[in-house]
Amino acid sequence: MTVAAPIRLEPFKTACSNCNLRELCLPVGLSADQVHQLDTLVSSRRSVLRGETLFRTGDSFQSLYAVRTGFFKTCVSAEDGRDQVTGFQMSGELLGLDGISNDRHACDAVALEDSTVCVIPFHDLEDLSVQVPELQRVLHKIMSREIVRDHGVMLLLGSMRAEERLAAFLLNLTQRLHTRGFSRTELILRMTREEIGSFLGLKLETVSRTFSRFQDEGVLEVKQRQIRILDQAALRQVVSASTC
Amino acid sequence: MTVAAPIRLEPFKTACSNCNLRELCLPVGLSADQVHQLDTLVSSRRSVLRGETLFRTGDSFQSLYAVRTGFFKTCVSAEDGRDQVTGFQMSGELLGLDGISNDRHACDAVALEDSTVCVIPFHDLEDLSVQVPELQRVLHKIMSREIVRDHGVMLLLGSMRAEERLAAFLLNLTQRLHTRGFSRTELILRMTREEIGSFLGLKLETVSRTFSRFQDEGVLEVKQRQIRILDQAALRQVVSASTC
DNA sequence: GAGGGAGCTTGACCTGGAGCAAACGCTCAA
DNA sequence: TTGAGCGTTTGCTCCAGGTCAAGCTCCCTC
Repeated sequence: MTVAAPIRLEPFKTACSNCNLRELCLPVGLSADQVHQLDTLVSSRRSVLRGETLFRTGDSFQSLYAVRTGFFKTCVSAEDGRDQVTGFQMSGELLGLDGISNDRHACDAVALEDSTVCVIPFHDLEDLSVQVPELQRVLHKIMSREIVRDHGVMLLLGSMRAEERLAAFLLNLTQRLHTRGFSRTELILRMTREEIGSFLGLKLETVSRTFSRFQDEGVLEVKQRQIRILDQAALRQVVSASTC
Repeated sequence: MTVAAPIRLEPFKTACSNCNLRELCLPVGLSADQVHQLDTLVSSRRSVLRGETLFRTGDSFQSLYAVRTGFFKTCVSAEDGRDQVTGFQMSGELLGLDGISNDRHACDAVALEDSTVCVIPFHDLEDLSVQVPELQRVLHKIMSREIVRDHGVMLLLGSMRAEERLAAFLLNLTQRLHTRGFSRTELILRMTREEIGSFLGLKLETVSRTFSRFQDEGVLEVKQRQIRILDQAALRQVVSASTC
């Protein structure tokens, strides 16, 4: 539909076999042999500069993308221009699963910092997963995990208050970053207050005020996008403290 | 985890091949031959009375279920007892995709009226889809469609006002019912105001008031759970009327 | 290192929807 | 036929979060 951003294809120095993300990414649980077969398929990388889109709603769907480095958001928009961030993706996570259903992407994927992704031609992947049933199972699990994640976001959007949403968001982010070897207590946000707000169903002012409140209460230290979690237990308690 | 409801297995009189839902359900787009292969796999039915659960969070995941007759809701719950309806399923729609990721169901599926489902043993389905790649593609599309649907719900929960949510909900329901041969303008709700509210991130009183407002405006005729849509165009306009 | 702009914070005010309570109306069982 | 109970409607009040506006901070560019 839209004109694609200029595509930079680069020789693929690092195959799945020796990628340090393989335990987080598509190859999770596959044998060395099976990952080698994946290598033949995942043969190109693409870099996406901060602010550029990897794909847009309506683009023809050809490939899944595995985030190699960097950080993305995905967002859907209604006809009337209303916009909703549906997720943030970091290294090892897959982008593009939305495109399978109609052979058109159903959301925009935008890089929030300079990023690189591995290009996974989807029809090749389907073909290979006929020969490697274990790969099929991994793909099913990844798609199912996305469905479960989405249900969690619905719970958040449908029944949590502003403080609870932000606390849940921070715990989720730090947990994922920790899995990738980063600190459990310090993080740098890659997204604006407005993007956080869109994801959480709040206005940017509410996000900002809630950060300030957490800081006043000694739960967080907030310096613009640098966040330090001072009291993780308190954050957890905020999340699980319903009205009862 | 929980004790399963008593299971009623029944001889399977109607196979996928001659099921009138086949164009809405898993067999969509498969050849007659391929559907016959499915028949061998989808060999039992289960009936679930109104109010009973088909599966619960934590139950071991073995099968997907295709709704044959009746109506279901799925809901997730947080540790603190907070509850969120994540969807309503009608004939031809699949239940249980959430269970694939961890081999445990991640939500509850509850019948809102006496219902029957076809049991689709998932590992058999994976095995068959190695031999019938077309089946694999259908499964992928169904899972992807669920992801896209969830993103739509996030948009609704994250950025719409009460009227917009209810209007979008009614349009979605009637559209799906129409596909199944029902009226585009009249429907009987199978769920309570509270369940609608949970799905839409509203309280039951707000749902009720919004119904009343639509009725006052001549958009709907509401008699308890019987709804007649008098002005579909108005409903559409409500949905796409953002603040701008 | 000066100037501009995007992003963030904070204050003051307003409102949509929540919360509470009372009453109504189906449905079902005795 | 009656009564109990669940689901629904409606009125009233209140507040969390939205809206608007002003000022601040940190880059980035020239």
